[in-house]
Amino acid sequence: MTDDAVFRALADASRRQLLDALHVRNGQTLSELCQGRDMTRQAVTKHLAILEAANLVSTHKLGREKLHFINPVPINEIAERWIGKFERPRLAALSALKTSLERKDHE
Amino acid sequence: MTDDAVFRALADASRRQLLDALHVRNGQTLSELCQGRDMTRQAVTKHLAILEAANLVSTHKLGREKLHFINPVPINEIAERWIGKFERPRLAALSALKTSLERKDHE
DNA sequence: GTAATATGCAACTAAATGGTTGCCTGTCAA
DNA sequence: TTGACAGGCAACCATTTAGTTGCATATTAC
Repeated sequence: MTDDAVFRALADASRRQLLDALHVRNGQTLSELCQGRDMTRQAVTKHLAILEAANLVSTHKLGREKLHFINPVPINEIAERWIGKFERPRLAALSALKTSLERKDHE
Repeated sequence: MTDDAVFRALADASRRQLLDALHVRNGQTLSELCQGRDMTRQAVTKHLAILEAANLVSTHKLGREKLHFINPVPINEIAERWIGKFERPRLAALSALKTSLERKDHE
């Protein structure tokens, strides 16, 4: 069950913040991801390793730097499954409406 | 941040299984929810308390029994926020298509 | 009333988790 | 080539977490 890794990875606020940071700007280095965070580089490294193990982040080494990229697929898969599971009929329509409105909003 | 409680609650496989069980049949008693589970009643009680604190489950006492009901709203809200955040453009259309197909399937 | 059933509460334990410090390696620039 | 910069590895620590056992309470059935 690889779901478990994703759920556990998302359970920590620091890790969700790291995903947020990558969402704002993808491909950041470790040092960049450390900036403004109230913990050591090693702690951030560990969080990123957990995100990577859950397939939520992938990395690419470039010289002495390590770039981090977000992978939205697992989040989406889980969301799909859980929305679908627990409230398919009532919320699906609402959801569709919302995204539709949001998309118009961004055009 | 009440998000945190939901994420943390969903991080545990046993708790997700309890939600599954309630999804299969809502309004189960504590004893019913214990059946087939490889842990003591007290452990299940604790898990249910965490789910309740995260507003994922609500309870209603009836005589000496305690009935448990699933609340899908927080799951949906989080899913909304995270899908939207990380992959709004690419996956939204796919998602809408899927739910649309599924709904037809269930009619 | 008494026994069985359904749940609650509290103390305790083992393991996982989030974090630290210290040191080592590899790469780039002057 | 020598220092500074980016990152890796490992040991250690404190807290949280998931689970247990033991006992108490409340409701129902006989």
